[in-house]
Amino acid sequence: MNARERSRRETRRRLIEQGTLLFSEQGVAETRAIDIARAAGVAVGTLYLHFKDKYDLLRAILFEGIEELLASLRALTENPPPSLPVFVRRHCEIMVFFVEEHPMLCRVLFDPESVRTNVSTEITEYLVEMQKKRHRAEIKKKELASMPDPLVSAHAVVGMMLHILDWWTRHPDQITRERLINTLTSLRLSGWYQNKPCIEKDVSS
Amino acid sequence: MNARERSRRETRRRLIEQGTLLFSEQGVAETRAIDIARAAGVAVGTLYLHFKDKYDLLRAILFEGIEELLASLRALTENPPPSLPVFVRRHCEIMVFFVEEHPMLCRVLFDPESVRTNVSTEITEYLVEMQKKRHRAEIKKKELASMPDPLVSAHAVVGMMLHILDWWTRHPDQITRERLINTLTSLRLSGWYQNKPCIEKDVSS
Amino acid sequence: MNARERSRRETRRRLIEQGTLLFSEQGVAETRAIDIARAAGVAVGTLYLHFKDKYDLLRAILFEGIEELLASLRALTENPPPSLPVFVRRHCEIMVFFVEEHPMLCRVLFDPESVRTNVSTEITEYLVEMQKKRHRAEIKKKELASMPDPLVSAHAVVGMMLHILDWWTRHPDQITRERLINTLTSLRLSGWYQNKPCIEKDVSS
Amino acid sequence: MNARERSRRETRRRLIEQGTLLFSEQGVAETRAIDIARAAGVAVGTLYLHFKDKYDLLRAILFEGIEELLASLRALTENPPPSLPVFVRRHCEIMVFFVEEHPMLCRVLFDPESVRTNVSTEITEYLVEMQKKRHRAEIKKKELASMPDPLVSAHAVVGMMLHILDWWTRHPDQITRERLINTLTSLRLSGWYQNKPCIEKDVSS
DNA sequence: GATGAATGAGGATTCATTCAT
DNA sequence: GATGAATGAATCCTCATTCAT
Repeated sequence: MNARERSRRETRRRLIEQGTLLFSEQGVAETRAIDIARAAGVAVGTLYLHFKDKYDLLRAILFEGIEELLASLRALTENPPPSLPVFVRRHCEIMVFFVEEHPMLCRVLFDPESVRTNVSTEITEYLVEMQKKRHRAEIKKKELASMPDPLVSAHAVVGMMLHILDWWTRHPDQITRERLINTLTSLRLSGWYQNKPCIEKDVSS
Repeated sequence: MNARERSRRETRRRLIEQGTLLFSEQGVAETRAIDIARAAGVAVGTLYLHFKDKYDLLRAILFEGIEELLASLRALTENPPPSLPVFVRRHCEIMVFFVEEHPMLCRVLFDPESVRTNVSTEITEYLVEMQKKRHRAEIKKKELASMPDPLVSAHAVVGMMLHILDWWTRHPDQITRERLINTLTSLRLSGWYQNKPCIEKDVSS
Repeated sequence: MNARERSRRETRRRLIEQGTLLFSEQGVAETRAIDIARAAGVAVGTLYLHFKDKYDLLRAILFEGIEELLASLRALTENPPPSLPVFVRRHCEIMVFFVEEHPMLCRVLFDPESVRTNVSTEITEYLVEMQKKRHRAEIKKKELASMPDPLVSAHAVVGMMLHILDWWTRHPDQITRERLINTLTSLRLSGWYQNKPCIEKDVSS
Repeated sequence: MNARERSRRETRRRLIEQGTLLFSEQGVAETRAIDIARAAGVAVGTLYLHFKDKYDLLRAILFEGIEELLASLRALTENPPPSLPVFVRRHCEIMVFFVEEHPMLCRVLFDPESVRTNVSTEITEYLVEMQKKRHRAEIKKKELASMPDPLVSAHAVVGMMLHILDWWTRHPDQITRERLINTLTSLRLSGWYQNKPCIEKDVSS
């Protein structure tokens, strides 16, 4: 019984693992269900035993993979650092570290097919929602200027972060992790045109 | 001869027009070549007399459609307003106005298939390139802090702008055009956390 | 041991019961082996311990279910009523009563899959055979005109009866049981065009 | 233009022709779309250019094939012979002749798949409807006893006729065409148990 | 005896593109 | 130049049946 259940979970794990690999390597649309099954060492039918269809597997890969990131972000939100700059820098760090550790997952998340099937949109919306709540709290605490719109600025952060991270997974050599974190933190804290020393530099020391 | 040439151009125009309409309504991947031809009032074969294939039509739609935007942006760059805040605001305005006037084109630009086939990536890269040059010039003129990386910050602007604009074409009722421009200008000038009055507010007066 | 045997029979009974239910509700071809097993509260493998395959279950359902009908018909043949009209009416009654009491079984019997796999054909042939023997006996006894062909007229009775009964299980509200029996008896005794009072009416009194 | 249209029709004709052949030979469910196309000398895609799917082809085969039969039956109804027995005999003749001339079509009509997809049911219903109207007219003219139910007796005729004809296409050697027509006419006119000379015998002379 | 995870053959259908007319 | 019928490769998913536990 227990052995059977263990074997079942192991099969599922291998499908997720190989699905992530193939999806990230060749793109979701270009990956055949049968190839994933073969790579996982099972028959096609088995894939459909564990997942409704190819897109159900895609969802599982993304939602289960992203869970760790969301947990870190939630932890940050629940135990926020004393100062705002430190918070923003931590937020950037978490995302950059995650991307660095899960490059394949990110390739899948940014895959056009994830977008087309609204899987990544759901995740984006969730991040936007987290950010929006945070912004609202910050406005209350007068940490954040009463921006024209918390919703828009939340979308702006998420859009900027995701776009940059997507680009970085594709061109990891263009910038080091540290400089990337510094740049992102700086942009979020003071925008593109502040002529003063970047706040986060002091912070990281 | 001349009449024939005119008729030919007219056919091409209708293919572009109906292609934009259908691509934006049902998505690029979901639109059949035969449907575009039918909507344009010609036979499928005719589509292939004007365009190498379906993606050639997609490219034509996007590059010809985006030309106007690029022209406006180039004009702005070549005759920059005296002050930086005004420049940034104009830049945001141009993009928001363009999106407002060409919602269908934007839907096509952000379509997963445009992304997948790298058509929109080319356009994005072009925008990034423009932005990067601008940033470098600004750094020289000391208007811009020597950011950790002009390339990254260029990607960040473009990513933020495109993401927001994509979202706005889908949810035009969530925010007015004016508030959107204000928000974007403010974010670019002073980031998400400046506790002082938004710079562009003085400017717009 | 005895308990085990009892449990085994009980499992078999439930498979037949749920098979009949599901086959009649959704059609034989559309019913999955695993659904029948689940409905019967056992695993798929268990179904295959009791029946060679899905069609073996179908056969069991039909032959065991129809046994009662055949027994009644045999009893009628072995102890025939004195007069022919009474015999025909009894014959119709038996079939109509049976259909009324086993509507699900009839739905399964008339299912295209039962026809395709010749299961219902076997039953039809058996009924035809019974009828043919009866006709031959009747011809000998001069009760039946030396029809052009006893085989054909046997097929004709069976075809007519089955078709009508199939229709009736689907449209039970179109006619009452009594009227149906009268109509069938009348048709068999005097055909479609006899202008005299229906024979069986006197009989049923 | 005209040549193209002619070629298109010819292709369609060949698909219908070969579809009828293969459906009747191996059964509808067992016949692959690609086999029909190949037999018709075209690619699979072409089949789907002419018919929505395999069952659309099946419908076309049956409805177009049966049209001739329906036309004959309508002609009979519109110009009914003077006497009822002659009418019934003509009716039987038409159906028997049709079956004899189109055995493949009949095999397809009685195919379980035609039944399952309700194609043959629609045709049966149409025949029942014709018969019901006729019965009602006959009742008015006092030719037909006020049967318990014209609907049931209509279903009974159609069920009997179709069953017999189905059987005959499978066992054409069991009875000659003439005897079959005689038997059917006799059954319809006087039922299974009339001890007098068959009416239709006089008529056919 | 019972279980249920795994198997894998099998076929319908789509649609971008071509090319004879 | 325009037409549109024909092409056919390509892939998803189902489900009856098995057999190791």
